[in-house]
This record gives sequence, structure tokens and C-alpha cells, in this order.
Amino acid sequence: MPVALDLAPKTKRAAGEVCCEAIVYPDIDPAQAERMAAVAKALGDPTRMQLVDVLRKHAGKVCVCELVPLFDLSQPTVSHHLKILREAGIVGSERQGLWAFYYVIPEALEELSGWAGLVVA
Amino acid sequence: MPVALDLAPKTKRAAGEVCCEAIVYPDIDPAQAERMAAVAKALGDPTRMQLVDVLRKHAGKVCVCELVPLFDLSQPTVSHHLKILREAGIVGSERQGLWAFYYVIPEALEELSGWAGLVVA
DNA sequence: CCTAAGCATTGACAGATGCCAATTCAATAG
DNA sequence: CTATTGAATTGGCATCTGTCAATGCTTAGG
Repeated sequence: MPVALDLAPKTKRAAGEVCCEAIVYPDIDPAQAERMAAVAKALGDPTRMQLVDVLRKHAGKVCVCELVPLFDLSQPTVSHHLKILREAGIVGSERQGLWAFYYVIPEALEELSGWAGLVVA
Repeated sequence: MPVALDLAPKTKRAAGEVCCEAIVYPDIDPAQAERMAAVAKALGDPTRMQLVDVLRKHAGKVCVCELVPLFDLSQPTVSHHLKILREAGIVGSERQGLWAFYYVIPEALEELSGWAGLVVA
């Protein structure tokens, strides 16, 4: 949300000293930060983290009826977490008769993964 | 939190059909999921995302007095976000006289970055 | 049509989160 | 010692989150 890309003039230094020799500025634009933060936020729960990992590991589509018993959570709660992941674009779903199958959308993690790689490197 | 690594027997299939041909199970252990989720959660805010990126970009240590004017937020709020990042182990701080300098701890993102790379790949 | 199965949605509630104003703390300058 | 500066902490508040019980919706079977 808050942007303020203009670097403040940095007045009022205490004793003729300078705290930083270089002016800092954001490398990523706010829009990118917002997108990556949204993805990170969706992953910021242990249950959802494991859900995504299970889906990723399975490589195909996994039935909700397989996911629910993996956690000590009620079915509605698991459904809620899946909804959050869906709204973040991290997973997709498909209905086949009574069952709902979920799968990972790898592209959703591309931006965040690339950025994180930059940090680590 | 919820683990339940034992795969449920999958009883009560509706009509002699099977919803999944393969049994799914988590690839990452719950402890790893919890660690990565904690890091992702700390990054799950646009302001913190930009803070980390600024620190990463600058490569050195950045004074808080440089960070605050970058956002349309009060100084206590920025300090609050920095504290969250500090508690997540993503950044470190160091005081030099009146000023506090922050820097990124790249190793904190290693696990998450590696996992995300697996998903994308 | 009626019933049951699988999943999603709603409502409610405790706890967490983001924000700011005000205050406190630490360190330097006079 | 006193005043000032940079940063952290506190208190309060509105909003969001994770969870479950209860309910609703959709599809399949009889």
C-alpha cells in the first residue's frame, strides 16, 4: 500500500554525521511487492504449506477426501484453507462427480521463488 | 500443527469407485512446514516485503531513519514490522550510537526458496 | 422422488494483526 | 545534569484469521 518512492531529503542529521552513505530505494515496485506478499501470506500457515506440498508431490490432482484425513482439522476448515489457496491462485480445483480434485499451479510461485532466490544467492 | 501422518484407510467410497488411484502423503515434515510457514507469514505483508527487498538490494546495513520515509507509515509501525521480520530471523539489527541498522539474513530464506524452486520447476 | 455422500458456505467466537498516538528508553550534545 | 534525537514499546482499536458446528448445495443411487 504505502509507496512514497521519493527519497526524503534526510535532513536533521544529529551531529554532522551521516547515518548511511547511500540512499536506499526499493528494487521491486509496490505492485510486485503486493503480489508476492499475497502469495507468501497464503503460504503463511502450516496447514496450507503442507497442503500445497502434498499437491505438489502428487503431481496430479488430489481428491479432497484424501486431503482431509491428513490433518487433525474438520472438513470445513480444510475446505477453507483450500479456498484461500485457490483465491491466491496457488491451486486450482476441478469437480468430477461428487469429488473435488485440487492441483498446484506452479506459475503462481514463480515470482516469489525468483525473488527469494535472489535474496539467498 | 495438525499432522496425522498415517494415511486414512479411505473407507466409504461412494459407488465402488475410487477417487484417487494413489495414496497421498506429505513430503515435508510438519516441523519444516511450520518453519517455512513462519517465514512466509512474515513476508506476507507488502510493507515487510518491500522492507526486505530494500535491505537485500542495499546489500549492507541500512539505517531505520532511511527506511521510515520510504513508507506512508508512522515510525512505530515501521519499527513494528521490523520487529516481526527480526523475530522471524529474516533480518538482523545492530545499533551504532543513536541509529539502528538492519540487514538481511539470507540463510533464513534458504529453506523456503529451495522448496518454492521445487514447486516451480 | 427420496436418501446419502462429498464438498462448500454460513455464523459465531477467541485470538492475532496492522495501525496510530503517546510514552519510554538509550545515547549523544551542550 | 538537561535537552534532544533516533528507535522501541505500550495501549487501544478496528479488522482479519483460524476453527468448528450447523447448514446448504450438488451429484449419484435406489
